[in-house]
Amino acid sequence: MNTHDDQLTIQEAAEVIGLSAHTLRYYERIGLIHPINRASNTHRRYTRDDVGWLDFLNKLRATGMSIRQMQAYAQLQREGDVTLPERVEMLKLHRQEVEAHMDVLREFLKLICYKIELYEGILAEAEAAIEDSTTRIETGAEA
Amino acid sequence: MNTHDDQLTIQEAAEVIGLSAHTLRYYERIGLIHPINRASNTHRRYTRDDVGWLDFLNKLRATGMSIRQMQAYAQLQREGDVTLPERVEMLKLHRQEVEAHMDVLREFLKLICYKIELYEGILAEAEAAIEDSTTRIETGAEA
DNA sequence: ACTTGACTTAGAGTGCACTCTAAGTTGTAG
DNA sequence: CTACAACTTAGAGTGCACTCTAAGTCAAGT
Repeated sequence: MNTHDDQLTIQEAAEVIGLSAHTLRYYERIGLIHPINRASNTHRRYTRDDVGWLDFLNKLRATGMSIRQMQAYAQLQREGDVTLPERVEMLKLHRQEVEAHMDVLREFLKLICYKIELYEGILAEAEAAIEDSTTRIETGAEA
Repeated sequence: MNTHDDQLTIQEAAEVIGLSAHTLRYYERIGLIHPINRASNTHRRYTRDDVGWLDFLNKLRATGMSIRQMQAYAQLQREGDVTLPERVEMLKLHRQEVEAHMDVLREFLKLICYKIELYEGILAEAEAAIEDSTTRIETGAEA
């Protein structure tokens, strides 16, 4: 389709990254990524680096970082290497939050599993009771 | 405050469960819980069972179940024991989703950890370089 | 020449899950 | 008697993160 010199159209980038083209434009509008370079026809062309950055943003989002936080992170990134310590701090904080979230999920999941087992126990018992009565009927052992 | 015969006010229930009083009323309005019994002054009084159910709902929410799904679950619950198999099915499906979500979190967390280590490595190196040059200055070993 | 389809924009609309407001009632403490 | 705090309601408002719309441009294919 293209003379693919390693640049992707918005549709292609969207597919690779797993975000919609709409969302890609939205992320650009709100400053999560620098203005994407354009082909001669004004269409966006995403470089390997652009895709890498968007992919990382997507992972931050998927682990629950808010758009606001990501904007702050993107801003720091734009300010260059001097902000590396701050960015590391942000990532560490985020890591902590994700880990805390996972701890909660684990705990609640255990309760849900407990409920499932409880209910399955009740169902199995009921099943057994029916089996039993059916057998009695089949063998004419009623009453 | 109350002649606590084991019934909680909305405020107390909210605190115990970890949801706001607003949210408790909201959950009642949208049918996530039956209409709560009232004291003579029309104020809600939450029983131990009410609190248990709301607590369970909260855990479902916290693990990512949508309000819609919880409404479906609450409806089944109201229909009684015949719906137990369906409810178990729902819980099992939800368990699967939570586990899948946790897998994604684990994977993305690994990448974030990798970034942190990478950046910390860079920072440590830079630090070392400064140390080094400072030492050279201190010892008059410049140039 | 015309159609098709992928893109462009600014800005409006959507869905979710709350969260709050305003006006009113009730029960207790001073 | 009065003040206050805690509750009540219906319904409006909020914040988040998209998601879509409408109108337009452009390049390629028939």
